[in-house]
Amino acid sequence: MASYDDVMSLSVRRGFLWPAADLYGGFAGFYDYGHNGALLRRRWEDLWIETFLGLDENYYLIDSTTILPEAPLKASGHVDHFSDVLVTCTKCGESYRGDHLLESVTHEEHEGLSPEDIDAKVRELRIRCPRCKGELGPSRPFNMMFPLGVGPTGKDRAYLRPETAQGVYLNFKREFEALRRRLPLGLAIVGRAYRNEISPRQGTYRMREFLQAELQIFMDPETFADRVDFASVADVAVRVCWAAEKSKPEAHDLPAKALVERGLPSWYVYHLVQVQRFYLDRLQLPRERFRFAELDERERAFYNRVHFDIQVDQESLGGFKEVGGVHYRTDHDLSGHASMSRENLAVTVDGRKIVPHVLELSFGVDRNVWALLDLDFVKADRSVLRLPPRLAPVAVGVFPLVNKDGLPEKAESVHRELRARFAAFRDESGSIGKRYARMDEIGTPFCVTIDHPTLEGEGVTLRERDTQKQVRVREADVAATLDRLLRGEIRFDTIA
RNA sequence: GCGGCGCUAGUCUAAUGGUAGGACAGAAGCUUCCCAAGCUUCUAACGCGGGUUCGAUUCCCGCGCGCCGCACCA
Repeated sequence: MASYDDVMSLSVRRGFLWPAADLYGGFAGFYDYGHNGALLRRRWEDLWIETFLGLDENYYLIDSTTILPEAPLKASGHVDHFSDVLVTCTKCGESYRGDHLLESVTHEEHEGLSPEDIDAKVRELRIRCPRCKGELGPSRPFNMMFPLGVGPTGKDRAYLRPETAQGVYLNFKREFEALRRRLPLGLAIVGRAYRNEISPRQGTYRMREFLQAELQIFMDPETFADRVDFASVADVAVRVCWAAEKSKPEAHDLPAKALVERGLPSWYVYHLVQVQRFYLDRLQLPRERFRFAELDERERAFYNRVHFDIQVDQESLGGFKEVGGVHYRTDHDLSGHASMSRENLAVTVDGRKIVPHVLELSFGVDRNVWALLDLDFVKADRSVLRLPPRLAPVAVGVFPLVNKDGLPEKAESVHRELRARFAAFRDESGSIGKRYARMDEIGTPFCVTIDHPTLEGEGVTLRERDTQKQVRVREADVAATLDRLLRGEIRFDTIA
């Protein structure tokens, strides 16, 4: 666990991440990744792809444009629902959402009104500023999406995509054909999305440009349960927190089958278990730092029938924070695009014609990277980033014990060989302890040290980050041993 | 977006209306047979712009950025 300042200081000092354009004072809501951060993020993405595309043989990675024309975003509801009309008080400057302002007076729903409608209503109902009773100014639209004018006239309205999911829905029909009309079909995108957040804050937690990793599973809700092996996970304890207790740092361990008994689809719970395994087994988070948080009807989007956030408890962000979500979106997305585009997106499976339903596994990549920097950072007598070995930017450090007697030359040749297979880093400056410390802080799991016995053919020293223990390994075996350690096939304490 | 507080080397900080000192980190050298050791030398900062002033890092204003609260987060 690490404080916010610890995470930022480490990130900046060691090349993980920092504010974009900070040469010019920074750019709120935008972050750049340095050499270690770029590697850490890529390794997280690789692990995510391997894990979630591995859930079924018919799951694939695709890619789509980050700029979308207006029509699909109208169909998805983003143009109408992702925007608000803001009304600002001319006296105290406070801003209000127009629809909320009207609702507080009329106690009716007022979604989708234009600024002109809102202004007319404000005049008609003689609404004044709720805070200072001042006069309200003219309303103006505010959309969370970044608008773009495409082409020389800019008349073709377009937006930076607010989520990667729409790119998948737009390509569903093509992929369904190319992949020979089989369900379930999983299509994933790892890519950038953009939201004009009013108040970006807390490091990479709320950004205006961010990375999403999303898997959209298109399936037949009638038969999907038969496709997943729920029996194999029925007794797995799942960490959940109900909507009513979400503000508290609580979580219950409930067997998967108990969640099904409470009314959740078995295929939905099956995927909760897979997501939890990703965090607990592969990312090695402490169990108590992880939970699924239920969203009640008021909190979740109207088309999400079931919605649990994936949350990780982080000291730097002050508690459990969302890093992803598991959403059952029904056929909302494909039906919306079908009616707007007038394309038939229904498919025939098992002799029935259906519009596929979507189970979405959605992850914020930057939030996940931040969570790792927070949870894996240990600051005691030394600073160690206890990343899972697979995620470490540098897999192995290679050092001469001292800079004389031919040891540097030997280290250079060992490094050259290891570098062909691993992310290997060579260091000759400072004392041996200082070099170990530098590696510890960026999470390098193993170090190889060349000493005098090495020159006599008596092997090298292999040192582990977390225990600081070291063993002697024959020079010819180093690469193979490292490979097995990094794959998790053997544990360090078994090779003594 | 509103309000409050803040902004000094890469990081953490000290001091000051007369242009800044330290620690750690970094570089070079010496030393060093396993965990940030030691010695020498060096690099490196007042967020940006304007105002007041003989002189501003310091006081004032604007902007940027950050943190906290509010609002926002289909």
